[in-house]
Amino acid sequence: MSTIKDVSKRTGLSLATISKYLNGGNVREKNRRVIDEAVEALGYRVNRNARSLKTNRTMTVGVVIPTLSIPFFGEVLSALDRELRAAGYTSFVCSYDFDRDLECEKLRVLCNNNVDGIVLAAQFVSAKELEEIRNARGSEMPMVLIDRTIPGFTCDSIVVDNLNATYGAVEQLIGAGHRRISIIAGPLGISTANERMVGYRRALEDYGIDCESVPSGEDDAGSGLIRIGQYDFESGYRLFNQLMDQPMPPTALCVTNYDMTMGAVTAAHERGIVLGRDVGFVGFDAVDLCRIVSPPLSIIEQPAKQMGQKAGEVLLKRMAGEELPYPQVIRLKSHLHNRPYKE
Amino acid sequence: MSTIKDVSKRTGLSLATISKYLNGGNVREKNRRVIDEAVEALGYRVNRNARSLKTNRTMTVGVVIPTLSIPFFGEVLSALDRELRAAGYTSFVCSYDFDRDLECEKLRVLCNNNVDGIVLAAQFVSAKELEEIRNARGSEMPMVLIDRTIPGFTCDSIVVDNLNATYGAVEQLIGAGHRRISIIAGPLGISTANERMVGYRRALEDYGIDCESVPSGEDDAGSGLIRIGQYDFESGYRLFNQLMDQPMPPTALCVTNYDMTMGAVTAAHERGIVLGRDVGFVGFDAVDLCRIVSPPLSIIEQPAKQMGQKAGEVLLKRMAGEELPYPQVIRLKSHLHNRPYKE
DNA sequence: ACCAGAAAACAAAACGTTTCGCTTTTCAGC
DNA sequence: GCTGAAAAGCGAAACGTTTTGTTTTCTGGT
Repeated sequence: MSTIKDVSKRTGLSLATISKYLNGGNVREKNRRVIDEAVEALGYRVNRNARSLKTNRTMTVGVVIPTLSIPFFGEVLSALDRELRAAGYTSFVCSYDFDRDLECEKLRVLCNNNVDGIVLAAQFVSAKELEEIRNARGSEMPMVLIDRTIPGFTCDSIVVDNLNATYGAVEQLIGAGHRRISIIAGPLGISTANERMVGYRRALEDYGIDCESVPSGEDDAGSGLIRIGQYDFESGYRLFNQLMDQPMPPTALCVTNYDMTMGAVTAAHERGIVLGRDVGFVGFDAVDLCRIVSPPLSIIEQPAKQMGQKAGEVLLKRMAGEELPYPQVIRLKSHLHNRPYKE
Repeated sequence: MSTIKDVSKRTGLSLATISKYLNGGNVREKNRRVIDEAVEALGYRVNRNARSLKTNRTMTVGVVIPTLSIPFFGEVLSALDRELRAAGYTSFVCSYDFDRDLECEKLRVLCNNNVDGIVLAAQFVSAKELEEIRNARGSEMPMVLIDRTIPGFTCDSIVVDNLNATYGAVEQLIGAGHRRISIIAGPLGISTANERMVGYRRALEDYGIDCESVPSGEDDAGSGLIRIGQYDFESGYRLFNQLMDQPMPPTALCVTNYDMTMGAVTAAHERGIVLGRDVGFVGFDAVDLCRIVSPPLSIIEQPAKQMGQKAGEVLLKRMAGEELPYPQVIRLKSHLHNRPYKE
């Protein structure tokens, strides 16, 4: 592999001059040509490790997410990468596969690899661990949390207004005349799941509808209208059936993430229940499916692109050392696609 | 940020000794304690840039895929990362979002960042470009292609036996008595899509069933039994309807990727067609859905985990400089979950 | 033709490691 | 308490850049 020294030798110019030119500095026209020629001939490519060692910057952002199998994150990261790229940064993605230890490990590896910033969709990591990781490098590593916040950890974050999302969904179901409204929620330890649950309960309260208490465990046990699943297909499928098998099944239902929505829709099809007609329904995230299904279903769409873009914006400013109020917590509005049933 | 020099000063030991110990060498017991203490107290963390600069290794593998929104790749990469991690490597993922230029750019950035190896699910990049990128670093960068091969580019690759996958599917449909069998294929420029199409045609040929010619364009135009979609939900949905709207619709259908399978299933539901009963059906990849749907559908499952694992194995061997026959082309068998319709 | 000032080129040091070739220390066995 | 081999420790050079402060070259106005 040829280095800047080789270019120097071949051109007879000094290291400093080559380096300056390569970084956008000015050189005499004839030298410019000579350097270009040498770079081309030698196939010279900058060694980013060496550069980073000197400059303490990698122009690289690390992204850590719980899994690569959720399309929602794919959309977020696509927008994030676009935003960062426009400023000359590249993003690298790591998944921790819902593994508590791996989550920390990936974060540490990224820090050691000297990324200039981190975007994190956290799940298990504690405020304390995160604090330590963020400061491991001496100065504070720029970091933006997406989708989920961590209690006790002060950090820029981009989240969805989950509370109002489910609030609006339930409100709409109430408006359509429903009173026995169910929710299939996610694990309450995840901030998004919790907020969605709160939105559901608050809507019922505000409209004076009796709302039973939340089951204590993270389990889906318990009867009544509230079910807590694991945010996966299976949960949606099983809990939908469970709800409908009750003596007094709900007349409407709100399902709070993509996979569980898919599960519930599948179960409904299977039982011959026409969602939207037989049972009021609002799903989450499965926008394509719900639009195209017949009849089309109401659905809450999360602003994935916007989330990625905002995360990029905030992180770029932090990395540039811009003075911003700290922390930035940006709450994005989700969009309820309301599709009332028509004959 | 404290460096190895700080540790050296604090302990009174030389740089060389500290370095040796930190890399697994032996030191006297009392020095061991002293170093450990200093590392802890100073919060020392190795600077991987500096290390990589010296050693020419980053213990890092770059993964480049067309999008982060396909769960299939998520599964592949999860297994890949596990395999690599066991050998001390970490993987970083980049998506090029189906963008031709970005595909090259991401590859180049990775090479410049001195990853030790690359795993690539290629789409647009040409053999020539890839050849240049692979050799940019002087020696040949270890590289493994997954899911898709590139004509004219010699490289280790892990692919699925797509031909036999659709061959088997069609064979099964024939066995069930079908003669008018359709396929919804993907863009024939993608090697997987092409192979799946060939399997379909060969099965028909082998069983002496008349098979019309493939439409010339990459378009879904054309009548008859063969349709070419874009590998997305919309294509599956639209082409299914198109097929069924014909005067002589097929009696059976093979759909050749996840998104299009979802689209076709949705369209069928919508038309009141019960797949498996009214129309013979084999889908692709949507294992969960097809298992749980009623009646359950036959589906081809790609060995995602195995693909990731094999890719890891091969790449590790190459990076370790092991002498293997070149190139390694590993064809994994897909699995046909056959679920004949029962009353 | 000269000079000042600007622009370009330069030499050398530094970034934080690893490693090579030596020197010193340790310790087992007599 | 020696001896010699093995183990541990050491100093310095090197990896490929950027950067700082200095020197050289160019430019144009008189």
